[in-house]
Amino acid sequence: MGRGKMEMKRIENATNRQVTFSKRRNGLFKKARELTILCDAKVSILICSSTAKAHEYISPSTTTKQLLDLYQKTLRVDLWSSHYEKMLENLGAVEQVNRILKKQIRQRMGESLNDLTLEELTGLEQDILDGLKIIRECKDQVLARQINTFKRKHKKIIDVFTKHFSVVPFKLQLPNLNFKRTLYHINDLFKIEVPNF
Amino acid sequence: MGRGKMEMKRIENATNRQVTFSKRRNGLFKKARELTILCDAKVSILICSSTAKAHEYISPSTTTKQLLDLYQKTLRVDLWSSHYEKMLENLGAVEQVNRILKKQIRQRMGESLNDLTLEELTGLEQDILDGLKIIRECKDQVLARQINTFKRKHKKIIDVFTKHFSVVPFKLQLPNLNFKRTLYHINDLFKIEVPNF
DNA sequence: AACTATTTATAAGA
DNA sequence: TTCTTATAAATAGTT
Repeated sequence: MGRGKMEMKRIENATNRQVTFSKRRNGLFKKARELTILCDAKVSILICSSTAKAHEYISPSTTTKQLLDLYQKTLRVDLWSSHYEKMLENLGAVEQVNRILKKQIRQRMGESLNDLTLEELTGLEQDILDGLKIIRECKDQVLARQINTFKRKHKKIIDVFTKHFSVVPFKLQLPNLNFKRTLYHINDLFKIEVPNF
Repeated sequence: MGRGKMEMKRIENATNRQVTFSKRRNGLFKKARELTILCDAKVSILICSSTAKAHEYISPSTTTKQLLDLYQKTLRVDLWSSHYEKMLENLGAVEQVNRILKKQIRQRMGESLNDLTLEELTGLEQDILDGLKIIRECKDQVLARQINTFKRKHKKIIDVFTKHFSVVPFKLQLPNLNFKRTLYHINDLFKIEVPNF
């Protein structure tokens, strides 16, 4: 290609190597461009120079990704596999947990009990009773807190109710309804004077 | 490059195009090989011909994947992103379901109840009671089946027990222990003759 | 970055 | 497809 036959081995002089790299890289890209036009082909070239710099040629109207996808499809190579593998593994694990959790819930809701032994059923029952106990305690606490809040907030009303009806009006208030509206109806129905709060 | 100046446009004759493609592909690969050796570079070439066939050159001691990784790193491109996206989406959805399921179970076990309202607690209690009812029915059925099986299988033993102790020996059998062994011990302890079944 | 002597690539023909 | 060959193109070494 030039003055004297080219010896096909690494160019040791770094400057020469760099110059030759530039020239030949351009030549390669030019050839690629020509191949693209003349033969209606898609070409992707990735070059990593000895100084670890990346250079790329890619045919117009294509992306490296498109070519890679085609490449994989045709050559039945899976470049992504190692990337996938970890994710797939992860996904599999999460899905497994998911199945187990779903089964647990189904069993606690009284489904999928057919394959359980008597011992397992007894254990399940006990687990549920344990949970139920805690939930009931929690519920009682919440209820007690609500009642106390109510008592503090509506001391006057309670006093009136106690006086007029000899009844403490918890039931009227607790289901979150409009207490004043309730009072209004009572006032209207029974013609009993209830003070305006 | 040949007889007459090369016109730089698509070769319309399919045969000529194919021939030229072959020659030039080999030429390109040769140039790549030379660049690899002379300049100590890594080269990857992917070609997709007009007939959608894939061809590849890759420098020795490298894989396409390695070069792609370097390429991405250097050019800050993420070829995998679109592949990831779907999986990540999927994973995200499954993990979301997972969290919900875990929360449900935790709540049924009496944990994470702090952010529930009184109504939600009541609902949860009712759900649990519904499930519990079904589980208990199931358990009773299993128990009944086991008892019936036992009665059928050990009619003779039951008769003996009933006669000697005026007791039906369900308790002895139900916890899945070795019934004959139990009989042996009773025989030994009480010096009561139990027929050998 | 240009130049140019040579080598190399390759289009067309066989 | 392969070989041949005339010619275009690429490029190593030089300036």
